[in-house]
Amino acid sequence: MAARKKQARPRGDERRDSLVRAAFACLAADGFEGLRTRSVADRAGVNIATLHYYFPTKEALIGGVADFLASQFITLHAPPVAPTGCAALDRMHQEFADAHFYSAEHPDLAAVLCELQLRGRRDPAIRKIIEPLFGHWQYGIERWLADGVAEGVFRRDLDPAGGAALFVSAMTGAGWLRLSRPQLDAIFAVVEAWLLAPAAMPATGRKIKA
Amino acid sequence: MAARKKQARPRGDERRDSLVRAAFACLAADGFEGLRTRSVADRAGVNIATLHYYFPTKEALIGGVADFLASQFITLHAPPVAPTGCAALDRMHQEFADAHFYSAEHPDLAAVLCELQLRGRRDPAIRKIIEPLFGHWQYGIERWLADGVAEGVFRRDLDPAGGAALFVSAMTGAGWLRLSRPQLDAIFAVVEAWLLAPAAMPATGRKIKA
DNA sequence: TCGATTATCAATCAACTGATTGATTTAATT
DNA sequence: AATTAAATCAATCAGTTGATTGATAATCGA
Repeated sequence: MAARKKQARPRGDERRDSLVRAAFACLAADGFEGLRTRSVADRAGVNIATLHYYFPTKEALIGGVADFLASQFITLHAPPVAPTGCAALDRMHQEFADAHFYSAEHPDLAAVLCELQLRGRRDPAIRKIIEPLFGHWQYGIERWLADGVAEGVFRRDLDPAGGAALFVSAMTGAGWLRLSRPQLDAIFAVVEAWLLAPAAMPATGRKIKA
Repeated sequence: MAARKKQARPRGDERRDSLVRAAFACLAADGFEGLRTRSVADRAGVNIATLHYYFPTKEALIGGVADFLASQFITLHAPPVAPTGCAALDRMHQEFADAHFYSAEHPDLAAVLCELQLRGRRDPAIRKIIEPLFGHWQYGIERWLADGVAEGVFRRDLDPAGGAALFVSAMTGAGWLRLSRPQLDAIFAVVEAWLLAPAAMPATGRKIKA
């Protein structure tokens, strides 16, 4: 209730946003194959002409959805896991928690990501938005793995780059295959056993500082 | 040249098949979003009405493509790898070779699989064809991993079910992300290091019988 | 209060799309 | 050669789809 005055008609930015969210919902529900500008306008409670007032073409609207998706993936994460004192382990558990979080709380996000990823194969504008998302994610994983190796928590012979490629591929595939929670957990258990240094099985909160 | 006589007009089955292949090609090129019965008919060099003579609906045609895809995945594999005497290792290398094979020689197959997988989320008929493909694949991986553990080639603490889920997810994600060959190789190196028993690094052809 | 800008909608367009119809051609059978 | 069945096509239909137009209503600055 701070600055914005209540208005009968939404301001331009709000309407624009509501159209993007409506398109997002339509995309999650029916995919690109079933995405119709009319459905989006209806869902937003607006005439088609109004949609085209904010987005000159369907393509522009889709671009807006891609931007929205990217912002959501940056914003939305599982609640931070309780720190154990070991950064690499914390990061690992945070990654697991995030995966569960998206799968359980925001399945739409994963669905739309799949749609946009597929679309990105033929649409450079979409690719330009979606690809960096993965690049950034994978690079973060790579640094995390390298840190874990440096800290002595992860196995010495682990290749951070290859490990990151494997991890990102596996998480992408899991989202794609829409694995159940038990299946996800089984994967995480294997990943954990794979990452951890065989000698130093960390039982409880072993403090390790870099 | 054994039985079939040359004919000016293709027999029913042949035309049907050529329509499915045309639809497959269209799907690989433009995805479901751009799949048009007219394009398929054109590509097959046939009138739309003829298409509908063989496939009453677009949906039926898509079903035909799904069946075709499944048959292709059963039929097409990389040339068998040279046996090392260890079945589990051979199987592993065959899996790696297959992944490279599909990526390099049959990218269309992977593309159409992605399209159909996505479609399967909303189309039960497609799901019924595509899902067993993954189920069968994953179960085969699971048995392979279990065998490798039993043979003492793979690490004792490996969970075959979780490992199979991870492997299938990773391969699916890799196909989805269309990783380059070096990236695939990096993943395979990590998987190999992850699978192999730490103690018994199998140098050459150690014969192990179950 | 008034003019200008912004926002919205009903109506409509032209092109597209899956599917059908009825006639015609080709192949197999008698 | 005559008959029948299978296969193909030109033309067309009814409904959809992205986008536009011109009129109208709401909002804001002066």
